[in-house]
Amino acid sequence: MRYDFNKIEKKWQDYWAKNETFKAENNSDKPKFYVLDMFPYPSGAGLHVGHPLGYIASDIYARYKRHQGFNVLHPQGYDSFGLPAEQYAIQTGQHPAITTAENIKTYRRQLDQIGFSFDWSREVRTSDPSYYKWTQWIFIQLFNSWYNKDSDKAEAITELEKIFASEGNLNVNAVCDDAIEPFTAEDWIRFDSKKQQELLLQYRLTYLAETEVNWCPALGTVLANDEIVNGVSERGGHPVIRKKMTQWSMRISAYAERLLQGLDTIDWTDSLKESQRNWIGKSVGAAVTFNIVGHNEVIDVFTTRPDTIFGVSFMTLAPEHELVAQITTPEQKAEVDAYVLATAKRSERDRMADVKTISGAFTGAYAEHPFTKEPIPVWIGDYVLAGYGTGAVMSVPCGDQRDYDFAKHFNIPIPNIFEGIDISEEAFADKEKTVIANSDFLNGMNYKKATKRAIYELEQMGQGEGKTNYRLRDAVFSRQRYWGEPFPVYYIDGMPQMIATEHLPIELPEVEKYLPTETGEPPLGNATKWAWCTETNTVVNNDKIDGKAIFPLELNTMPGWAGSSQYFNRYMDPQNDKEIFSKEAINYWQQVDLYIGGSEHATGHLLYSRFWQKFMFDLGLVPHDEYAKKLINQGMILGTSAFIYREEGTQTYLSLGLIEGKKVQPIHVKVKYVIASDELDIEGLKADAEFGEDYADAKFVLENGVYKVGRDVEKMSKSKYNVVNPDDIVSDYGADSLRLYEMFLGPLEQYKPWNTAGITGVHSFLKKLWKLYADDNGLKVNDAEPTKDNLKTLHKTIKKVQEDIENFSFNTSVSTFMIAANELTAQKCTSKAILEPLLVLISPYAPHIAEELWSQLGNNGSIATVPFPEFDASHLVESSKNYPISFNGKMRFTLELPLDMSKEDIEKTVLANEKTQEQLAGRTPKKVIVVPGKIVNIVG
RNA sequence: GCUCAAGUGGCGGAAUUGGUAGACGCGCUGGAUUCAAAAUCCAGUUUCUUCGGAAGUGUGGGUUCGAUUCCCACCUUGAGUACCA
Repeated sequence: MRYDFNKIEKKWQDYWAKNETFKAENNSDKPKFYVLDMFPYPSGAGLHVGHPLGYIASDIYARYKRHQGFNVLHPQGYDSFGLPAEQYAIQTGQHPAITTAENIKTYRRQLDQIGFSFDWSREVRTSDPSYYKWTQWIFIQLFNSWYNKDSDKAEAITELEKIFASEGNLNVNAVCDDAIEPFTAEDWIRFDSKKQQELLLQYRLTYLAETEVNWCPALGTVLANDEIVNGVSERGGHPVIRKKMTQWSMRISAYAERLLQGLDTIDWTDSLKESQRNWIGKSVGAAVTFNIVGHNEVIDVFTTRPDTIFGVSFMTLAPEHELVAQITTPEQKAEVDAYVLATAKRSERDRMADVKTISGAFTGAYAEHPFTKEPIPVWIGDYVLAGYGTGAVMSVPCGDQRDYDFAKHFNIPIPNIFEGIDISEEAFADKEKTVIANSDFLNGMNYKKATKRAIYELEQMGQGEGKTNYRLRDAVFSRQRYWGEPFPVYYIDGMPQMIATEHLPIELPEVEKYLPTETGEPPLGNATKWAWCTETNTVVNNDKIDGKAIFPLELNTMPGWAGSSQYFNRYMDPQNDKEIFSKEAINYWQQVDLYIGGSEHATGHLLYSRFWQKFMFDLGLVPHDEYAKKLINQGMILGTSAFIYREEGTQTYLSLGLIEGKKVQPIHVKVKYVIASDELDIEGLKADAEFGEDYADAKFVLENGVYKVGRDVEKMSKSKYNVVNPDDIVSDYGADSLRLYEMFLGPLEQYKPWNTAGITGVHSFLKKLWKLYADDNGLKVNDAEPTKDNLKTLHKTIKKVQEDIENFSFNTSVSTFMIAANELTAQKCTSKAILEPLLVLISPYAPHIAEELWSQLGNNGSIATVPFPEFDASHLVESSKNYPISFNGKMRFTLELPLDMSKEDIEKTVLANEKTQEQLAGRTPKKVIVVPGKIVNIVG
């Protein structure tokens, strides 16, 4: 019997599919466990060996939990809306749905051959109308809700309308647009419908607003901040400019505090929580109002240091601030205008890149200090951002380095309000050591006391209040793309109307071209059948639009994160056509117990999905306001690139050891032409279909008979020729080898390089394992009584593997299996009582070989739900211990002593030993430390 | 700049409440088997060494009988973020 992995793996993959081995039931007496992977975007390139890393880890955990008696939900699906399929459609005219379906097919084939225990009956695709129906449904729920700060949750907009009708908006404490006009109940009733709708829109959790967006002309779309890297688009690297557009926004800012607090209740990695905290950016301080001398307007600022208010020596407004034009004096107008113009010309990118140059202009206007009533000059400067806080700051040069630099540059006075601090060189920003001086009623106070008192005094005067500010901005939810969820929205007289949920889904229309229209409208503007008939409740041709019963539909589509923000709940009941998921399903599965995925989603998907979950919780749809109890970030698998070295200007390639002192160009070569020990397969390279010709005349200079390549660890990417395809690994070594090797590489969370050469280690382990069970003469397992050593090996393996899985330390269990196989081989173990439970231990890691041997041993059915072996400590009890004997903490030799020997006897025996005397060389030990069962340390 | 993570052989890495540093694997060296190669098996493989030993976990200090592990300062690398008032 040979270990024919290709045959075995196919056999069991077919078996699992046919028997629906991993189908999870929504009602079960078993305890539930939900293991989730971040679902993939099915790209055209297919999987490389880095992608399945997290899937293998979660699969091991899911399989382990089944052995532990849990009903495990382990689903998989596709985040299948996205830009690449659309880009491809623009280039080729092929419908993105076709490209996407093909790519999914490839993904599915690749995933299947790795042997994952997914319940494929629950697959979802975000681009499938039966799925995005519910994305549209949630959007409507958000539209129909507002955030009540008093109850601190989302509530129905119909309730808000009732409040407006009975008492106006004066007492409404809501998260809403800034500067909403106050109105009474009488006003509300008098307003026409359009006015009422406009007002309500300012309160809804998703709303239309004129927003400055990151417009990417090349892609014809708006990008989120996290889709822009270094000022260019993440995908494609195209330039991005600022542009004003009417866009849907999500009022995520309403949830800022709850998103922050919720982090303390979930077991996610600290670095991820830290990213989210930074992103939310809570700062506690005060809002302060400064009157402007000779004007009715006021300047509102936000400050985290109200304790330093007596140190204010100027104000700074963002150049874009709306007051700038009004308050600038005629004498200063020319200078201010020039500065505003110069700033507007500089792109966001330039402003960011150039943080050292100090620039600004004096407006000629003066604000009035709320306490001293002294005039304070008002400046503008581009270090103040229009988009953060109020776009204005009270500048305290002695306490803030940027204000300090600005003051120095423009010769503005720098009053010192800190006791015993020298500020002649730099500002003093240490809150802890602050003692306030020269500040009237704040003198002698520390930061905390002074802050409290300053806020109190400001409130008394009506010129300020304590305030908490968040950096988190509302999220723009419109995209000018084709391949995304259409909005369930039509417009009457410019006002958005929701389509009733019973008419969902509103399916994507067909278009001739996937580009924006000539008039600059999104791709859906190309559709000829994209109007809503309110009589038939269907999508009809645009030419029927009459403004009476038939209206235009929304032309934008939803962003990439829409479909991924609730998919984890949809998996619980994916085929439900009546509800997003049934009460029974959500009450049974509750929430995700373990979520594994990449840390690159820290402030995108992982924040937005928490926001939607909290909203769903407020609506009473889900039982938890956090959807994932525990989250682990898998690290990235990096490629090990290979280089050959061409002597400049020649066709001569030098082996790595010969390049010293020579002028050479390193050139990437495909890693598949590198065999073990970094040796280049020259014949293979020359025969390469793509690049072989380039090397027809090449001369390779060898060292010791071989050509050695240079190696470097880089991200896996096509352009670096270091991508390794799992298909090749599976066909050469098998899925079990791939699974084991990915885990064996190192800790799950860590970044680590892939090197195919190393896979022979785990592969020969599997062959060795096989040989424990069978040889050329067939099965050799028998009913022999296990020896003490056999039992010891088995039980220490059970203990270690169980601990490792529970700690997500999968790399160390692979080592443990190797040790077990090595020991049992040495012990010539053939006992079924040992070898049968060993298969259960290994089966989460290498399920195919485990299933095959399990059935060879005469068992019926799958090994998948066989109980995990029980650890019995009695097999590990020892009677003696090989004590390390150390001198001043350094181990010098070991000594076998009985474990029941007393401390005194150990000391005597050790001191009497001749090796001890040798070590001491005549010295008398000062002290002897004996830790029974652990160590002996002799000091002296 | 700030925040977080990580620095251990030629390489990936192990050492779970402080107690034998380098498990396991790759690679390398030697040997067996083979006409030869692959595969397989056996032995060795941190460094230095006067072969008795000695040093050693990024650097420098500290706590301790004993530190890869705890504390302080610093250096390096990676990730995220940034004129955030």
